[in-house]
Amino acid sequence: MTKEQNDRMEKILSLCKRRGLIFQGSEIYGGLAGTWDYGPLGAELKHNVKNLWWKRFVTDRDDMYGIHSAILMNPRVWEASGHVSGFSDPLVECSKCKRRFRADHLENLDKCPECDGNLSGEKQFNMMFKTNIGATEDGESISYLRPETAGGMFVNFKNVLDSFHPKLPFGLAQIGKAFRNEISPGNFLFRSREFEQMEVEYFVSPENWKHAFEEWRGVMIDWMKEIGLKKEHVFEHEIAEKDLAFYSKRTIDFEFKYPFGREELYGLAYRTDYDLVRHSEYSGIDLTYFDEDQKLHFTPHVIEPSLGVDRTILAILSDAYDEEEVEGEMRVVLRLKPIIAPIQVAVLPLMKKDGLAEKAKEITRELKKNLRLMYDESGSIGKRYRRQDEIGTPFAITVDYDTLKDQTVTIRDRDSMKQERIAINTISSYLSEHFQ
RNA sequence: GCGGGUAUGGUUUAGUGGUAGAAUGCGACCUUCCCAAGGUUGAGACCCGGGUUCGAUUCCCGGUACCCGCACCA
Repeated sequence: MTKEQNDRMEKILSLCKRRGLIFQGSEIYGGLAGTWDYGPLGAELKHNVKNLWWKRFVTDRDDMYGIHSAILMNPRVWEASGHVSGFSDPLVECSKCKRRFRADHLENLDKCPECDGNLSGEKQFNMMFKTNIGATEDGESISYLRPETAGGMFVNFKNVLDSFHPKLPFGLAQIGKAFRNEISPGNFLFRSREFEQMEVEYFVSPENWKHAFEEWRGVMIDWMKEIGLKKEHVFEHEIAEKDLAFYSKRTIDFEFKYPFGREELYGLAYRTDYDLVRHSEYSGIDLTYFDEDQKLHFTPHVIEPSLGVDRTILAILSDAYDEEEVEGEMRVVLRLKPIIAPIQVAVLPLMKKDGLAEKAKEITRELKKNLRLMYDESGSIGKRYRRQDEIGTPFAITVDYDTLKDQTVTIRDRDSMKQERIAINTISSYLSEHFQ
């Protein structure tokens, strides 16, 4: 990472802390690596992102079913999914140069491939967090914090089939926390031990997987555009056949140019019928679908668009963060799309006297019913504009002396800093028009 | 996990074996008719635990967190 990239990351981090978006987890106790807490504005931003996703991926469609499954699941779920055996890596360490290697990637387990030093015995690293169900710590009670949300959807496939009788193709979706015991978390929100996912498992007839794959690919591209990610920072990385996970026939990684480099943001995978077949085997329950037209039972195949919430937030912040020089001063602006901005509009009295504050509060009360709004009267008007710029508020309404005379206000655009004068009773329609 | 580095108000930092300044931000008051103006004033910090010492924010050891490299990321 270059110094410049590192600086940019640190600036975003310090802005997040300064303005109450995101804090280090457990900070007053010295922190806990790989955990982050969202402050008031960050929580708002995150909610907006999740709500928008839910709308676009679930409620706007007529083939999607949203669920919310438990984080703790029967450990057999993870045996079936392959996580208990496959989610751990056997590692060996060189006693001389201290490098680590995956044991299953080496041909000779006696000598270090780098320096010819001796290698330690294999150690298993399972990335799943273990926990105990019940008060006693015997082997029977072990469970895991889910390492991904997908399992909850496969496990409920039959429930949704039986209660809603959907026709193929249809999908299940959920947003929820997942946990991975990462060896080295880092790069702010990019790799953390506790994170949130937005996932879809879309079930199709085997012959239709290509069509569904392309459709979801388009949905994901539209999504990235809608939340304001720069097109030139998004890359589609087609995973080569030899690198595909054993269950997948095709996978695209959507990569993003973060300040620290180009890394994965989202994934889109064709998982064949692997999951349903495995869960059927392990549970002994029939997880096939009956096609009325063909009078035929078969196991649907799955297209899985998988999106990380926290990586989304990181991508949004890194594309939104901007600095520009205005009259010799540095202006920091978070160019968030209005649809996800924590605060949509600020209401500011030009002065804190002559009844301007009272008038501004009156407008605040009215608008706050339908908008994410912040009222601010402290310091100079210029300072308040800059404060709103830093938290990405797209519009600022200023109540001045003309307001008292003719019931108009000025409305300032965050990005252009231009102002228009409009009537108070047209504020709502003005905003909704400009939120698109 | 390994190696190296860093840790001082909210943020960015100066500095010291006798417990600390600054800038900026924040609060209050005054002033101000639109982009971090000015004045007065106030609150606010040495990451945690041991050790050495009369005395440790400073030196030593351990821990934690973050940063940089390596490795890892089904």
